[in-house]
Amino acid sequence: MQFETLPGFREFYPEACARRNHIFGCWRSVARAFNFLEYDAPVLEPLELYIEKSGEEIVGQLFNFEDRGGRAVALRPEMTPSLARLIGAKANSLKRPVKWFNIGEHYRYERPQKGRLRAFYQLNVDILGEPGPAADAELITLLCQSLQSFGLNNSDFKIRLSDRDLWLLMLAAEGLDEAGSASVLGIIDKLERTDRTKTIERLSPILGDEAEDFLGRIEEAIAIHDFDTLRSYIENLPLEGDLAAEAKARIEEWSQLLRNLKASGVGDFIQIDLGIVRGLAYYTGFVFEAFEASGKGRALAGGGRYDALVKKLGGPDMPAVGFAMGDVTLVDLLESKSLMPKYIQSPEFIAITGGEAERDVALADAAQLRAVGYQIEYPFKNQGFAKQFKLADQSGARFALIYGSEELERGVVKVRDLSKGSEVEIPRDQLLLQVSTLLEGGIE
RNA sequence: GUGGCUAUAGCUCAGUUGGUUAGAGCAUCGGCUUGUGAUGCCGAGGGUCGCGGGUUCGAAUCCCGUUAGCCACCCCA
Repeated sequence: MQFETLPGFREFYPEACARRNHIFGCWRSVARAFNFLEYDAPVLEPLELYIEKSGEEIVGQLFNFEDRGGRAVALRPEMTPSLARLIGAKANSLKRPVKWFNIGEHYRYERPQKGRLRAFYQLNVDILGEPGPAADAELITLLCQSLQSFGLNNSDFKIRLSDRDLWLLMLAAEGLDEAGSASVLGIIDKLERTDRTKTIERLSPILGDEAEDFLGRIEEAIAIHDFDTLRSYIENLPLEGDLAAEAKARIEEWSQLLRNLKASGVGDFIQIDLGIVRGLAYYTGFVFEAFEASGKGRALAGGGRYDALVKKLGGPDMPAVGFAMGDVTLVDLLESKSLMPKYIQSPEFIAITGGEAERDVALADAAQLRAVGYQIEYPFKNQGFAKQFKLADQSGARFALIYGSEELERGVVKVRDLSKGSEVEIPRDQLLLQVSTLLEGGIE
C-alpha cells in the first residue's frame, strides 16, 4: 500500500525544512525588532467562529467536519478570528497598544495552484487598541522590513496603499448610500481582472445609465499615484458639512501615514493605488497589499485596518490593524530571485577512529564537546582510514579529530582542518580549552 | 466547482509503425586486504511503466474511465 500526501499538503525533507525555518527566522526576528510578542492559538476551532466572521459561504472553503462530540469544527483558515477571541477575553487587562504576531500553519480547502496550497504558513502581525495612522505606519514598515530581510529590495516589491474610508467619501460624493458603496467596492476590487463592458454591466443595477461615466471617474481616481494629486482630488470632491470635514481630516491622516513611512525609510516602496480595496467587507480604513514589482503574480502579503471586527466577534470596541504574509508566494519569489540560501547543516567536528579502543576515547571526547555546545559526529562502525577521510570530507565538517593508536599513546589527538588540509596535534586534556581558538582561526 | 496539459527507478529523462526479460545519467548502498582524499575502478539494490478497465496473439505505446500533479478560471480571509 502506497500512501501519498493529501492534495495541497507538503512534506518537508531536511533541506526544505531548513528553507522553511529560514523564512520563519526572518519573520520572527523582524517582528521582535519592532517588539511584537509572539502568541499562538488552536489549529482546530469551532466552525461557527469562521461563519460568524465571514458568512455561511466560507464553509465551502474550509477543512471542516464533525468531531466525536458532535461539534462542528474546522481547521483554521486564518488567524484573525482566533486572535479576536484571545484579545476579547482579556481586553480589559491588556496593555495597549497590543502588538502581537504569530507564525503558523493554516488550511483552506481549495484547488491547489501556483502560489496557493491547501496547507500553508502565514505570518500574522496585528496592532490592537491604537486608532491612529501611526499603527498603520508601523505595520507597513514592518512588512517592508520583513521582505527586505530576505534580500528583496525596491526593484523587487512594492506596497500598494489604498483607503476604504476615502472610497466611502468619494462614493458618498457620488450620492451612493452605504449599501450601494459596499457593492461598488466589491466591483472595484475585481476591476483589474474584469473587462470593462462586464464591469459596466455590474455597475448598471446600482447606477443605471450613469454607470459608464461613473466608471470613468473611478478609473480617474485609481490612476492617481501621488499624494499631491490625491489631496487636490479629494479637496475638490463635492462634499458638504460633516463629510467635507471628514475628507479634510482623512487627508491629514494620509499625510501623517506617508510622513511616518518616509521617516522609517520605506517611502520608496509605497505606491498610492486606490485600485486595492481588498475583497473583505470588514476592512475599515487603510488597506495595503505587497506585490512583486512587476505587478505579476499573487499578493505577497495583504492587510489593513479592521476597527469593527473584534467587537463583531464578541469582543470590546477595539480598533485594529494587521496583515498576513504567506510562505508559498514568498518562496516562489525568493527562488525566482535566487534569494533562497542553500542551507547545508554540517558539524564542526567529525571523529576518525582507528579501532574499538580509540573509538571509546573519541566517544568520551565527543561527549565533552557536545556538553559545551559543539557539534560533533563520529562513525557508527569501524572503517578504513581512507574511507573515513572521504566521509569526513563529504560531511562538510570543519575539522576531523583523528584518534589513532599512535596518537593516543602520546596522549594527543590530531586535528585536521578539512578545508585547508593542515593538521595540528593537541594534548587531549587541552582539547576543550583550544577548540574555540581552532574554530576562530583554523589551522595554519 | 469548471477547463487545458502531464504521469516510465529517489531525481532528470530515453523507450522505434504495438513485438522477447523496460534502459541511461545522477543519487543510494557494498567492495577495492584499516593512516590522509575516492573528482578513480568494480559491483549491487531499486519499476506490477499513476491506478482500473478495454482493443489485440501481444500494450509503457492505442481507446475509455479514474486519481494525482502543473497551469488557468471561480475564490482568495
